Amino acid sequence: MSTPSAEVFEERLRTARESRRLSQGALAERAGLQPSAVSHFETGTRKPSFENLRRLADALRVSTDYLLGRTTAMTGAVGSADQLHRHYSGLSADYQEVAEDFLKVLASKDKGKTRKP
Amino acid sequence: MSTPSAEVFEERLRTARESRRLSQGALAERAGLQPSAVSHFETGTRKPSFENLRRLADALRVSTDYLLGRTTAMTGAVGSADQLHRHYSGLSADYQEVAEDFLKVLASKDKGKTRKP
DNA sequence: TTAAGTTGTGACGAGTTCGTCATGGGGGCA
DNA sequence: TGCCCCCATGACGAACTCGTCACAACTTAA
Repeated sequence: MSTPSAEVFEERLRTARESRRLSQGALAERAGLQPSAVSHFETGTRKPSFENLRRLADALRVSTDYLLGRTTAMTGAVGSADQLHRHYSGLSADYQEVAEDFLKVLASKDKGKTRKP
Repeated sequence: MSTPSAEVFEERLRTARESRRLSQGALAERAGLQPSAVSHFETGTRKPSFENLRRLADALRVSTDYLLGRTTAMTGAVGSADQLHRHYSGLSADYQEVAEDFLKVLASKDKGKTRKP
């Protein structure tokens, strides 16, 4: 569907690990896993379980949403439109969709005037 | 460390689902799962796999970090909320106000819906 | 050269989740 | 009353991950 990020995880795990200059073995030790497990994850032959996903994110200090490919930011934390988001997150699922559609329309209408991505 | 999120997930999944006024069956349909699977997750007899965790967070539009108990904030600037924010931040100031007002109205309308209309 | 470290890959038994289905109890509504 | 939805729970085989171990290929250092 909207989330094709099946292989994104493998790449993000490796990227996060390398950016922290950790070997697979070192990460495995921090996360309490087997070195081979980390290799399996990065090569895509296995996918981590509920528990180990949290351990990996913990050891690497990244968000699980980043590892899962649900966000582009390692840390998250938007900051700006917080109020908007607070209202949005309290809505029922149906109304959330309404809100999304509304903002899409608003964005497309606005595009003719100002150009600022 | 040790034992935070053994039961945290179950509660947060249920909380997130109920706050969006979705039945287990409705959530299951959105996430492409079996209704019984959702029940198993909320009662703790099963834990979701890598793939299904992402589906649940996707359908509920919460961060996986929240579901996993890694953060106290349900809002993580994630998934469709991320999209929402992207649309929002691209708007002109006038339209941003319109968007906020619309969300407020939506929120207040939604509040009266604790029961069936 | 030898030695150590890193990474990839495969295999094993054990445990878990998968989807599917059936069952039972409870609540709301015509 | 009957009907439908909600939720919990269990069973089934299939598929998967688990931890552990072994081994090959490669790089780097002594």
